[in-house]
Amino acid sequence: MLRIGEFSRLSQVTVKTLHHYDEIGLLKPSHVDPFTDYRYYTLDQLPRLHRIMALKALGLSLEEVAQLLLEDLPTEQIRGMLRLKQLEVRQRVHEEQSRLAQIEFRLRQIEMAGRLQSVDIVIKRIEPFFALTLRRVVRSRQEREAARPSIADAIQRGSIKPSGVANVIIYYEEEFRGEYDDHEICIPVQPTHSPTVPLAGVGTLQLRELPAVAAAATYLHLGDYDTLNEKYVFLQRWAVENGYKLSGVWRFVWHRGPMVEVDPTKYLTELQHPIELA
Amino acid sequence: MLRIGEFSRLSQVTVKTLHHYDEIGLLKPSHVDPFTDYRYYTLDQLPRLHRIMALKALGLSLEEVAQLLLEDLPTEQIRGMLRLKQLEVRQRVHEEQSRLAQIEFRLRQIEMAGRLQSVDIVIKRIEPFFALTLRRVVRSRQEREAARPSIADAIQRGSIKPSGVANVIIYYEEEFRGEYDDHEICIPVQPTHSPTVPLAGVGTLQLRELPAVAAAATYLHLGDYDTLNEKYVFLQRWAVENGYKLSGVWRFVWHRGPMVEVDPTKYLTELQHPIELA
DNA sequence: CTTGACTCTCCTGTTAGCGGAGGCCGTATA
DNA sequence: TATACGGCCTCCGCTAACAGGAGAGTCAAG
Repeated sequence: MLRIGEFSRLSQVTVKTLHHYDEIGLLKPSHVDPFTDYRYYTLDQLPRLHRIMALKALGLSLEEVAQLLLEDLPTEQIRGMLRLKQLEVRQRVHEEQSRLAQIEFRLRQIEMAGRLQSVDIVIKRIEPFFALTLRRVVRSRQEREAARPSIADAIQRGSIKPSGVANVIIYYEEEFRGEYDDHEICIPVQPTHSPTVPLAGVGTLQLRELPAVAAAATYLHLGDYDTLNEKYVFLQRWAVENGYKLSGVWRFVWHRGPMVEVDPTKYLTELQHPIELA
Repeated sequence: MLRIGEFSRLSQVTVKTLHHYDEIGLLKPSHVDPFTDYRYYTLDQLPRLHRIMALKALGLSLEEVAQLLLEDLPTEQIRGMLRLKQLEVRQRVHEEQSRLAQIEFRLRQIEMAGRLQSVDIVIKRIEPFFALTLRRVVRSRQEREAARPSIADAIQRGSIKPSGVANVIIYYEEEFRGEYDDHEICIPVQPTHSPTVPLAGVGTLQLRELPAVAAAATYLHLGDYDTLNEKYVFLQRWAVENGYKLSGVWRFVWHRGPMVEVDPTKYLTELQHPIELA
């Protein structure tokens, strides 16, 4: 019979931890003095504790360890748990590696630019949503902007009821090409909205559900769009150095755009570039 | 002015999280209604939140993020924090990879053996300790065992006061070689113990401090030593497949050995093999 | 005026223990 | 035999970053 302190020294496990394992029933002392409440362990409990440590080192939670220690657990189930854990740990390895790449990218940025150069790129999932959309190809900025008054008009007349979410433009191109672009205007609405709305002069908005994007690199842009190109170049470098591939279909979200704000320096835009592992 | 729900939708950050950031002062709403306690945010707060998300994705804690967001933080300090975090994340990558290797090793074991083949290998640090030791080379088991009665005698006479910790034998060889071995018997004692104790017929124990081992692969062995060899072979495979190198100096810890137990099937021994990254 | 969606605060729970307070236990020494 | 010094006990609070839920107040539409 060993007192908890000796057992702790033998096993290199702290007394606090042994208390904890007792409490959760993972390793109960083989005897507890009913008068003093002293815990007494035996050497025969050392193998179990050793196994607990070994399984814990695999990244299993104490609960999972307890499961695995049940006598009658079929092999199949053990294998299943380990497989699951394998996936989990693989995932974590990947996450941490990605973090590392991002940190190192930031560090290189600092070395080069001398400060925390502020394009904050966030990777996130984009949920699907319903919108009235119109896709077309235009040849000039003027042509592109032509839709705006018609939309404002339709909203005012009540034939479009925007759902409070920011408007989006999706660009279907592989790179910035200046004046020629194939894009889709999207005005988020309720799925119950009327399925089509004609716009004076530019075409007809159609109700459709925009697909989710599993992972997109997103960043915010303040002000007008003259400096956007350099941010895009930055994003490209970021993608390469962090092991991602950019897709050519990207989204332009007007949090505060020309429809509601006159001062272009106050535009607030979010750029969303779908990414995949390279 | 946006209510928390809209701000949450825009930013893809849950209301709970925004509450939390308010509470810890990381991102306070630009206005709080004094009567209703409703939080109101503005679009101008979106870039800050975006930066918080970006930094969080690097693995920084919210406290560290808050530090980095202070306006007047010098570049040098930013770089320092990122470097520190880089080391931390590198460490975690390595840990998770090592876990993965161990899980995969276990899975292969199961495939081969059909059950959770039970050699539980635990990597741990071994602390230094003081002991009376005697190193020698013997040519037979008999010769090795000859020391035991002398030691038992010396303990009985009181010239050795063991410190309650298990006795250790250190083997200085590169592999098991059967009968010829160079080993050191170690009886842990207080550092204040008398510095030498002569043993009838076999030599003189000397007080010395046994060095720590930064990392050792350890496992327990129950019973006599006939089946030890196969465990050692197992360990070797384990080491190779998990990316470690075994050193030739290993320790044999008698938790319950021939000095205190007559029944050999009840011997409980811990094997400690120092390891390094291969 | 009612309904339903939204928001508030407060409380608890999550993991695997650590640290400490206050008090009992055991034994070696003066 | 008294006492001192560890060792051990239980109970409580703390960690990080929120999630979930209760119960109550708020807002806008019908």
